Amino acid sequence: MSRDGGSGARGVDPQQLWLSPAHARRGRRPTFSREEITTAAVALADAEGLEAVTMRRVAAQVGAGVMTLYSYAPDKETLLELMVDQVSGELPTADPLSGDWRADLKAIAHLQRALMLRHPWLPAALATRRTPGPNTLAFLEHALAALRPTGLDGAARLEVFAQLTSFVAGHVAYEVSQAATARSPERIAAEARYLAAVAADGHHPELAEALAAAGRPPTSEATFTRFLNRLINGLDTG
Amino acid sequence: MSRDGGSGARGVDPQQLWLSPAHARRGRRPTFSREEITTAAVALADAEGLEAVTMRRVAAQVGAGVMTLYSYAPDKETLLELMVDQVSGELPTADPLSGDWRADLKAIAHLQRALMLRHPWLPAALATRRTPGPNTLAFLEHALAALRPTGLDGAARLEVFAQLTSFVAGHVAYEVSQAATARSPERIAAEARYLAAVAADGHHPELAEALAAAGRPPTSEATFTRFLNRLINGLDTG
DNA sequence: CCAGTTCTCGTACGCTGTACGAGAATATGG
DNA sequence: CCATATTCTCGTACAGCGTACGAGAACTGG
Repeated sequence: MSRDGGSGARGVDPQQLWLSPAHARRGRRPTFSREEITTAAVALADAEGLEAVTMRRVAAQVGAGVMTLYSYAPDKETLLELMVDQVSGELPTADPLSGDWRADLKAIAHLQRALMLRHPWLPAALATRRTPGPNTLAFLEHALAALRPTGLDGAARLEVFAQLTSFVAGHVAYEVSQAATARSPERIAAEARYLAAVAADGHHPELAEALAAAGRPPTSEATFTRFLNRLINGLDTG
Repeated sequence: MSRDGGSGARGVDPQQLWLSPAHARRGRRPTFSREEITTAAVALADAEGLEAVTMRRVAAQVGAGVMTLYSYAPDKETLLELMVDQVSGELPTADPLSGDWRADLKAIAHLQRALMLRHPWLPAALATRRTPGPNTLAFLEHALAALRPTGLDGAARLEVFAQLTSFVAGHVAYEVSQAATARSPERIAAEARYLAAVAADGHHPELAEALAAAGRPPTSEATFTRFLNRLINGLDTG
């Protein structure tokens, strides 16, 4: 039996991911590291999107054989978990709290948005539920502390934070997809033609008006702030 | 040259998807229909999740050869578009509007949530940007009309609706993943053990409190309503 | 030096989406 | 009624995916 509670010495138990970072003292020394592999995967996702993150390409990036990756993460799903937690480490967790929980919460949301814009694959990666890693938990801790003055109990604060994160992810995903669509002019032209045709059929007056009004200013920081303020101002401690 | 503006007679131009539903007058009569195929794909996704929707399984479901599907949708991405629009057809678009736009908007959000709970793959399918089909547009038209009393211009109303949809999708995705996790008790136990260990290290007092408070009441309709009310009450016409 | 342990990674398998092209079915012009 | 053009059907094939398996390389403690 090996040190980690799993059934064999091969690789890492996914259930114990965050509790077994060190390497064994006996046997061959590891050539790579979990962080090195994760960094390569993140670089790939940043540059070419999540779908470019394949085991083969990540392995090539770090100069390892494909199957070697499985010594550091038990499967690709787990590699994604590692990626999410690694970039979450970019979030500051020691920002002083002002005591004005609305202001603090807005600052937190802006940090999240900035992170997601830096790593546009993040909203998609967050969409499927994952066990939070240490960096994610550190930021969660910070957010829960910021929410303390609301007087909400722990579970409710957790809920509010989850909702806020989901809101930010949704917004950024929209922003990013808008920007991505804008990059292929033929597609967007075809879609505009189609929507114009629908609007012209007379059965969609509201849509027609919405399209006419659109000078298409891309969803920006200002829009985000506006929505965020609405959401947070709507929260109350009741 | 064929009737649709594409380069060959094979299949359907993805750019013209929603504008070319009828079948050709000449040549062999189609054995299947776009709707039949879409229905099979939706049934598969409802029963076994989005990842069960493979071209081979959909084809088997309708009794067609795999490649036959490509006569009805140019690629799998488009099939997903068709699925999204088909289930969007379940949304009522003729509900009378009360004139109280907040109440109407809440009703709309509840309809969306109910749809997404019926088709739990929908939030994930909506995550990547798609051209809205006729059913989606009909519901959009309804929502824009509901927002008219706000006095916001067309573009702003579009924005609000997109935000609301994203919010609902995020919430339902969370609800569904909670329920799914609860179905594999070993996983959830391991995660609880891990989180308890983190909470016990003394560096995460807020997390510890949040976990202690959690009698784990699953995210329910009541929670959704609470968040929705906060969001919508926070909106104003300024 | 040997035995035990751990890490590395070539090969292989089953799965995916889909390009290609042969053949079946139908509509039209003679 | 036949010839031809057109359209639809789908078997075969291919590249790429995640990853199970097991042989061999590298290291430690005795």
